[in-house]
Amino acid sequence: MIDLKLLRNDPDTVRASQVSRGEDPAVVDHVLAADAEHRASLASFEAKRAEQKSLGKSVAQAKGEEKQAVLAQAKALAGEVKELQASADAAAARAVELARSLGNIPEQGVPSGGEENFTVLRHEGTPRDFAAEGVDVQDHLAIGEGLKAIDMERGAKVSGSRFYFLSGIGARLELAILNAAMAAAQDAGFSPMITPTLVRPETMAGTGFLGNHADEIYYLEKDDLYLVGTSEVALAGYHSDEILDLEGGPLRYAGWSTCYRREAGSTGRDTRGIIRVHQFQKIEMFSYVTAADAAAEHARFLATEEAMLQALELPYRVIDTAAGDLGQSAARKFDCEAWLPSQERWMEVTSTSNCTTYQARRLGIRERGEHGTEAVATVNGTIGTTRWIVALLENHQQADGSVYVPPLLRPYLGGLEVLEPVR
RNA sequence: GGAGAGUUGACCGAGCGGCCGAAGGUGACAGUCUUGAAAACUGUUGAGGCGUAACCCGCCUCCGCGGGUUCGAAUCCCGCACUCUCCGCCA
Repeated sequence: MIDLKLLRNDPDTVRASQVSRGEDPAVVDHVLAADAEHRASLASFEAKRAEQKSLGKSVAQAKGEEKQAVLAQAKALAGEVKELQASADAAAARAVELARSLGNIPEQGVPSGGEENFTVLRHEGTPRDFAAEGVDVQDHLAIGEGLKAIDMERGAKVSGSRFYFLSGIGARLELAILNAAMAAAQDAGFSPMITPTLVRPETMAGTGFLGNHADEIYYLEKDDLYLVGTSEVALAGYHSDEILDLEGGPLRYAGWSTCYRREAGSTGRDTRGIIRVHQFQKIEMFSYVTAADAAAEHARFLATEEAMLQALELPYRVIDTAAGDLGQSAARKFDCEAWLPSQERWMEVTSTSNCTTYQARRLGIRERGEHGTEAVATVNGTIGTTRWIVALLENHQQADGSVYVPPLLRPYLGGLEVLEPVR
């Protein structure tokens, strides 16, 4: 949630934010009106309530007839107070609901517009010239099937479309990626966490995923639990309603979890292979950081992700996501996109968001500051996921269907330097 | 699945329907003492909100969460969540 004080003092900034996100700036005025209404009704409730309390105290002292009179008066007051409270509560609920619909305010420099309006910050590495090498490019599924690493057919048989089995070297490769990512995160100061993948409604709502993303989320009605689409959910909930001590620097966690996504709006998109699936694994970095240091922490996340992609010898570009594609909580988002030779396009492999205080305010995560408690900032980012198998197989494929293993992963694959096809 | 006990501030822990935002203790912080430290002593020390843009100050809310009873609820009643113990079941 956005800071209501900021909204009152500087509504123009919030209006501009709405415009850059491609959303309605008039919502700002609706929020302001609802907020004013709330405060007015709150004031009249509080005044009446104070009156009731002081009268209530005199009941105990009063005697005889006088007591009867006071009691009657108090009874009448109680009814009024109850009504005023109800309308104040209702006004508060309206104001909060409206305020919550406002997305975070994009950082300076974020391009405005929608999904296609991103800025490319830089390219790292060079895509191979497969033609020159005499390699007939195969897509990750063809390579994966050659290695007997990926089995989509049986995945569909057992669980339906967008499910798969990773078998043999495929399973080992995923574990290698995740373990290497976990180790890299740990080296960067992140504390390893294996998180719950089912969370309660409060947790899911608190992280802001029940807004725009609601359709993306699996829900278990019988148990009133949600399946997480990323361990960010659990890691953000981890310190909810707490006052943190960030004197010693940010609290950094690396969460390992399976992630579940319904992919409701993406029928027909990335249908082949494991690029877009209902279930995958991911190592997610997550930091709780003093608001003033959030941008620096965000840069650190990006650097850590890039170091990982470089160690895996993957050519990639970094994009600065446009305001309309940030999602509710982020103020800035950098994606790293690896080259996908079979489709000659870029494919998202990491995404790091600076949510500033937006997520933490909603979750009640604070620290002690100069003027009492202040909301902390949260930053999240990918450091390894199942999808990386796609990038690795395609970029490191050889003419004979084997796949080169970058040195970083070898210790996690028993020293293997090349993945050989299975005949 | 059955039976029972519990949830109070950073932590432990007391709490009669009104004088309870809450005793006492621990911790933390500040001061006195000390060459310095420890000990001792003294004081301070919850969160959210409104009035105000900020201070002072005033007021309101918060004793797991949500309802109810009552003039008045941490205290009584109901529902829910969570924790613990015992029994059963499964491994």
